[in-house]
Amino acid sequence: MARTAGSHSDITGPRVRAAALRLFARHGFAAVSMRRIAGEVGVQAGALYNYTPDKQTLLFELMQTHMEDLLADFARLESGADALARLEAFTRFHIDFHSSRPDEVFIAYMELRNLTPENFAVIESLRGAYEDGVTAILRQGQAEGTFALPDARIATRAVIAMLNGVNTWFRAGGPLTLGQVGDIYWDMVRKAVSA
Amino acid sequence: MARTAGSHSDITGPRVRAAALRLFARHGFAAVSMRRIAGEVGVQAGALYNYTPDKQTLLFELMQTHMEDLLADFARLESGADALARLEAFTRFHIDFHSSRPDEVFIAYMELRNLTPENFAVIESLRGAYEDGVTAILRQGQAEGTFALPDARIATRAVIAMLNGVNTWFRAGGPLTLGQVGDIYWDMVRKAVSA
DNA sequence: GTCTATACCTAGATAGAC
DNA sequence: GTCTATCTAGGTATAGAC
Repeated sequence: MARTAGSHSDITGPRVRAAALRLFARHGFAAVSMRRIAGEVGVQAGALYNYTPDKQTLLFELMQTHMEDLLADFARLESGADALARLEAFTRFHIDFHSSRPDEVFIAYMELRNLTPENFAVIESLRGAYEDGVTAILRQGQAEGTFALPDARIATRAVIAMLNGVNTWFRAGGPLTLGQVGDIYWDMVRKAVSA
Repeated sequence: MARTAGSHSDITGPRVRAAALRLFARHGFAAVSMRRIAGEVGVQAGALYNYTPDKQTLLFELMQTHMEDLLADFARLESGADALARLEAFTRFHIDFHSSRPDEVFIAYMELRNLTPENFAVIESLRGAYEDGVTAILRQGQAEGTFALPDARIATRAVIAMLNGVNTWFRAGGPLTLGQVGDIYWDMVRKAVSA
């Protein structure tokens, strides 16, 4: 427990981010103090400033990392298939990815208004890129004649909003596996966009 | 402008709630101070305590009023029709109601974690009652054979989550009327639950 | 790298004058 | 009913010792 014995930069840094993530998700950015984050990590508040220039940057980097991870994994999905297969892959991917990172997802959606305008613009652009990827699948399906949608952009948002809802109720270890949840939502998504 | 001239309880009270509503929605409950609300109203901070015992109660009553209004209007929807007609009426009602009260909706979904446990339980129970009403429609459709749903409760949440998404992008005066938005979402909802 | 100490500010809420 | 003044607590961030 010799916390003052030496250097821990490679250990403390991740622990600071993990504690901030957890606390921001539970109580909200504005309601969590630097002192409380420090207490969670086991250091004094001043020590946090070895790892972040300020609280705002701590929030921003958590959100930025999350969105970049999301985009990177999304980009790995098969892009050569037909739109129906791609949409199913997306549906299951989105559910899996988001349910594996509930705290990150919660923050990314709830704390946008606590970002500075510059930081907000960065996150919004990442979110827009993700939406663009989904819209591309829907437009492909329109071109192939399998999807019937009055507005692909609105359908994109509707599908994403529906899938995001999973995180408000799903808990691992509950009556349903994630695969079963994927089946249920894919059934609804498929029918919702079908011609 | 004689703010100190006399009594304004019937004017100031609603103005306090309106200012709190607006500021909580824009910046979040924890980020808004009583001084700022008072500044918006044009009084000093101490004067707010003529209208609310504390900041928590101010938040809670905004959310409670919103949820009770929602339930009251929902209860007025036609209940004698078939499930398809009832679900369409619900879809259009939900979109109309929520888009007419963006600040209330935002607060009701974002500030749950800032409620005391007792207040949270009240709001959650109101939200549960609303979900129950939608689930009843879906179960009726299952019984009538028009809807095919693996799980009516999950479908309820999926439909509500999808419809709630409207508030993140719809703006009155934009390219679409609310009626057109209702058409687009009803198309997706209807297909998503259909047999 | 972390500590203690602290500068400086703002928070929610209350008291008593008017 | 509102004001001014104030209490007590806690906020972010920094300085300098170790």
